[in-house]
Amino acid sequence: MEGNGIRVRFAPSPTGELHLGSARTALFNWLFARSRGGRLVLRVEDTDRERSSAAFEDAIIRDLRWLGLDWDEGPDVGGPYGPYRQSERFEVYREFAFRLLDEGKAYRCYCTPEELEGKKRRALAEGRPPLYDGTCRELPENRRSSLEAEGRKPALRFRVREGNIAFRDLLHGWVTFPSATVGDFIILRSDGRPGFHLAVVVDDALMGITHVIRGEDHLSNTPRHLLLFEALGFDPPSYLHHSLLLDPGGGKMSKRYGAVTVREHRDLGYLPEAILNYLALLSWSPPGGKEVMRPEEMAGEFDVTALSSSPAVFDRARLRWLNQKHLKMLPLSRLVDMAKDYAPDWAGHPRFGLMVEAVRDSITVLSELPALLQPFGEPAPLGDREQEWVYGEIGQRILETAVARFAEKGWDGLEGAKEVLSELKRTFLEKGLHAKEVFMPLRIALTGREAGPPLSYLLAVLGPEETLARIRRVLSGRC
RNA sequence: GGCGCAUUAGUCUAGUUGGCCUAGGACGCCGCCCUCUCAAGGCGGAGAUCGCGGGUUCGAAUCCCGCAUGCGCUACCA
Repeated sequence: MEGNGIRVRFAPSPTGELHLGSARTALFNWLFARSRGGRLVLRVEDTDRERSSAAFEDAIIRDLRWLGLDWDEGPDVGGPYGPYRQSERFEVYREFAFRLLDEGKAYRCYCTPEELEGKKRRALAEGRPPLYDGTCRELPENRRSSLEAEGRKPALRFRVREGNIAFRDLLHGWVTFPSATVGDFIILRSDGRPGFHLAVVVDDALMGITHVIRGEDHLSNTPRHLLLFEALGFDPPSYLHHSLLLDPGGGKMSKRYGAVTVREHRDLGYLPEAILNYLALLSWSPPGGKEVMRPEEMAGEFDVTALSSSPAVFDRARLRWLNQKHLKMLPLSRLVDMAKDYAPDWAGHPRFGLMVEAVRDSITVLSELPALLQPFGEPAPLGDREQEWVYGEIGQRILETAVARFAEKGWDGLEGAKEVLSELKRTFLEKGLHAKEVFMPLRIALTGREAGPPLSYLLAVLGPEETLARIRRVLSGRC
């Protein structure tokens, strides 16, 4: 990522763990920077002291890194435009806020939050827009000093000018907002902390951001930001507002439909590349039509202006499908390595690698591993159907023959197991039996279940001794 | 209430200069094949009056207008 002048940013608020929706915004910025040779800035928007925490900041950075995203500047890596934490930039915001005040572009507002709340409620009740009513817009000096004498601390409010605000969104085209619908907004709180809009604009300007790529929930905030750029005398960046990520219910993503954060998905055993792939595919269809892609591949073909502008509904089934695809692309050694974390009880097994290989095509999310490996453990008690397979005339014959053959031949490893099995199969196929009739009793004797990994793997993992023990236990009738 | 954005099958999406769209692909669903089981894989199927109503046009998913619905903003949250 070297400079061709393009600079984008991802600006999370550390008020919780990284949400999939935020991760999607981060991804679009990353893909844009990557595909266009620009630089990506990570900026932490922690002006809200009550809700922000350093722990969440760490968690967000950890999750972004886990996803495989990286950035050129940020609180953790530094850079020429720091600090990259808004809480460390209050002086900067204050300076600009007072400059606007001095220039008459902002004014002191003495209304208390309670008063404002009341005004808003009244306006709504009377069917008027709940905008700031301008009480303090042209406050006479004497009125001001008396409010000041009451001990009221003023906030600084931006004086929104008349006229329309129009801009060209990279996705939506021209968008126009009548400024009468905007309303004077706070740029500096009465306690000295900056308002969101001021902080964002000052930072985007000072950090040299050329393209702001963010969620559509900010589309209506953009006129405020443009007004601020104008008043401050900075050139505004280009804007692109991508669609929002919705719940299956059509609302904002919430716990109601399951996991919503990146960390939860990691715990469930989703691969970072699958998550990224899925999030990108939610609004983007690769020109080549190839859907399963690694992050670097996506960066190669990505075009942020080709994103769909309609909202995207989260579909877990499709994420699972992609996860399975990416899991299959993983080298076995890496899969086995990852599997250890999700199946710690099995990880110590000398043939753990073989076990994982046996079930690899069945895995959709890694957290299913313990269940998938279950057949390698203690056989399940036999149900009616299973008993029929095993205690039927054919079943008994097969198990007895198997015991004899297995005890005589033995095997070591997968190839050996395959050999001994195909020999057994041949014997019975020649007698007119179907393969299923010969293998099902065996499978059930070994696992107690009708479904599971291929028999060859079962034998290879269990080894001759344990295999024989299990079959004999069934033959002795005690299950 | 005001303003803004969005609207193709259950879901994601192709379609963007109107005709090759009797609307293409993917997930999911159903069926068949393969197979020692479950998966995986292969093949096939059902599923969309392109939100609704007008208009422009020889012709509209594609252009215009209205409506409806959803979402967002309208905070001393971000």
